[in-house]
Formats: sequence, structure tokens, C-alpha cells
Amino acid sequence: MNSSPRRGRRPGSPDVRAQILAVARDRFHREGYDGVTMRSLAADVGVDAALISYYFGSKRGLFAAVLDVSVHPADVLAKLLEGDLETLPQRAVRTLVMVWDQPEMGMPLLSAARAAVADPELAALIRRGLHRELIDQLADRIGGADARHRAGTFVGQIGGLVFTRYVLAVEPLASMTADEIVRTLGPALRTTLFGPVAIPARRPHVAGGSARGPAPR
Amino acid sequence: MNSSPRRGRRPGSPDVRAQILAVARDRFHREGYDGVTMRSLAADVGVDAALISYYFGSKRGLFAAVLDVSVHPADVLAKLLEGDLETLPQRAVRTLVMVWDQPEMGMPLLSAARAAVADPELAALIRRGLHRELIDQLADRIGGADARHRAGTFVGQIGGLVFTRYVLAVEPLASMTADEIVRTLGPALRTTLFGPVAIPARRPHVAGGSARGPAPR
DNA sequence: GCGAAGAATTCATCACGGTTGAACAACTAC
DNA sequence: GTAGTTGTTCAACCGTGATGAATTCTTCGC
Repeated sequence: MNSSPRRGRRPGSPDVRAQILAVARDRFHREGYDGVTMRSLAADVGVDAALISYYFGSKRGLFAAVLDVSVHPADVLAKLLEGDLETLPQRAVRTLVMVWDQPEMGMPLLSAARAAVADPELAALIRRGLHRELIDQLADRIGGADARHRAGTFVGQIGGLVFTRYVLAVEPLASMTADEIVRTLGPALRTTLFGPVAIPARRPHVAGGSARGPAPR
Repeated sequence: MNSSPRRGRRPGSPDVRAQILAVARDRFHREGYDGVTMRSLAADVGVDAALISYYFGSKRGLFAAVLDVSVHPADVLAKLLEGDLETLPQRAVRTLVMVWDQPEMGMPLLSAARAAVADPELAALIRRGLHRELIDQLADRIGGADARHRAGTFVGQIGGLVFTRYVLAVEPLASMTADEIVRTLGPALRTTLFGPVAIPARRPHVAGGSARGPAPR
């Protein structure tokens, strides 16, 4: 059926743009940027490939549009920074894991992360976003001489969780529960934010360090 | 000059395979996997594109060959794990930064990291490598009930440094010196390896935590 | 030396990727 | 009702990696 769709505009007013966006969103998240071709996507929607270019300019434009409707990290970050600074490490880790663990959010974020690695422009976007929305504000709240260093390192550690657990899926991180992660990574993040900075001089740092001995249980 | 390179085997015994590999190495590191096309590479070497397929099977085969001659992380890791466990965090960070900061090593590693994000098979390779060569052995040396969790989290933070400083180039991490990074990240890694694991119960964890107060200085 | 086998190299071609310009159909405004 | 705008397809372009056949050089058995 629907043997040969004639040329020209379709009758009625089906919102084809939205359809394309929906299907693209789904497939990008499932198959990644390179896995989706314009033609196959167009076929999925039941439309010519040129129409996608017509609406979104290019494949990258389409991808950007998909990201735009999927990812809004700024709100979450603002919420995090509003709360008590003392508990920020735990809350940050828990929020991050919760957000990334639910597919509706995690998939878009993951494809955004992957794309950012491949595409320098997208990387710059994320870089600036992290800076304005997270690092600078965090540094302000910490205060002190090395606030920027602490904030940067904090973000690095958080980024490491994303990278190893979600992008690379390294065990055991990939299958640890949110609680387990909070318990092991939380204290390290506390150290980064509030702990002493190591003595610059060349000392092995043996006894009398800030934390020592096997874990209590 | 060299107006039209005739068909067939070249006279003499020029090691074209090695030439291709050398140029490919250089260009892959500078321009990334997608930035290098078979034809442009072949033109650079002064050879037909089909010859690359002849020697390396495919573009990915070529890339794998380039990685093969560039990256040998196992040795470095072994050295790290041999030393004193107490000083492992500092040594690990310092070694990592030193290795990645010198272009001859850092560039190949960076392109490997980028490729691993895009290509699931390469990601699996790195994942297994990290596991066998680092996480398992580190967990053995730490000992204790949650050794695996600690080791995984340790690697996660190290990976975060790579991700944010080298792949994403987020400030201020990207321009911190090795010493600065060791000073801020080192203590956190110590906490991960040796510090207490946070109390599972729901407590804000306010006073009496393992590390508290502003930095000395 | 000679001729056959094999290795190295190019050429022509393929299928497929995203993108583009022209043709055409429907809807909107006057 | 006709003119203009918007939506849609078609055909083609050019660049990608890959492949098979044709060609030239090297090597080895005799």
C-alpha cells in the first residue's frame, strides 16, 4: 500500500518535523551518531532524505536539535549548588548516578558525551558549560587560595565517574549501586573540597596522614 | 618530476609499508581518525590508496597498527604497582601526567582514547586491559572487603583526569602543573585507597568526618 | 641465464555517505 | 482565481572506504 508517494506537498498537516525529531532521537540514542544514516532515518519516517536537510540544515544540525530537546543539565547543577556545601559530594554523586542511570536521561547524555569526544566544537561547548555553570560557582562557594584547583579537581573526579562507568563501562564501577559509589567516592570528594593539600616537599607522607588504616568493615 | 608513476611493482626495495605507517601515525595523531582519509594519506605518501588496504586490510587495521607501534601501557602500569603502596597515589598521578604531557606518548594515547569512545570494540579492549593490568592487581594489593570497589573508584578518578584534562581540556585542570595536580588529587586518591568508607546510614556527615576545615595555608 | 611464482603497485569500479538544485504539489493571501 | 510561500520528492554530485583485475618488478628453482 501507499505504492508511490507522489511528489510535492502532502495533504493535511502532519507535523513531519516533529516526527523526524522523535525518530531521530530514538535512533541516535540507540545506535549512535554514525550508526544512523540520513537515508535510513528518512525511510523510517517514511520521507525523503532531502527533507531532513530541509528542516535541520545538516545531519549535525539534526543531532544538535535532538540534544537540545533532550539535555538540560543547567537546572540540575543549580539545584546541587544551592544546597549545603557540606553534603555536596554525596549529593552530587547520587544525583549524577540517578540521572545517568535512567535511560531517558542517560542515553541522550551518553550520546552527547560521545559526540563531544569526536567533535571539537561540541567539546568546547561542554567545556564552557562546565566552567560557567559548575566550576566557577563551586570555586566561589569553596573560597580559599586554591579554590579553583579544588573545584577543577572535583569536576575531574566526577567526570571520571561518567567516563569510566558510562562511556567505558569499566567494572566494577559499571555495576556498583548508587549507594556503593557514594560510599567509596564520597569521602574522596570530601577530601578534594575540604581536605588538606599535600605538602609540596618530597615526603612519602607515611604516618599521620589525614586518613589511614583499613576501612571499618 | 616523477610525472606519472607507472603501474606495477617499484624498482629497488623501498619500505613503503613503514612509510605509510609513519605518515599515518603522524596524521592520525594530529587530525584524528575521521580527519584522515585513505586517499589523502595515500597522496601524502605518494602511493595509491588501494595499497593501504593491501598492507593493512582496512582503515581500521591501519589505525590498529599505528596504535600498536605507539602505545605500550602495560609496562608503565607494572612499574607503578611494584613500588610502595603508600606512595602509589602520588606516583600514579605524576606518572600519568608526565606520560600524557609529552606529545610523543600523549598524542597516541589521546587518539586511542578518542577512538575507544567511538568504537565499542576498542572500548572493550581498553576495558579489559584496565581490568587485568590495573584494577585486579591493585585490588589484590589493597586487600580488605571492599578492595575491588576502592580499586575501581581509584581508576575512575584517574580516568577522570585523563578525560577532563586531555580529552575535554577543561580549565583549570588543563593548565595545572603536574605538581599542582598531585597536590590536589593525591590526597583524594589516598582517601579512596586507605580512607574510611562513608557510613551507609543517612547522616549528613557533618562534624567528625575524616577530613575537615580549610586547607592549611 | 631462464622462466615461473609470487609480491608490490596502480587502475577502474562499486556501494554508500551527506548534500544540493530543480521540479512539483498543496496551502494561504489577496 | 491567481500569485506566492511552504513542504516534498527526484536526480544528481562528490567524497568515502573497499575490491578485483591488470601490470611490473623480484626471487627462486633449475
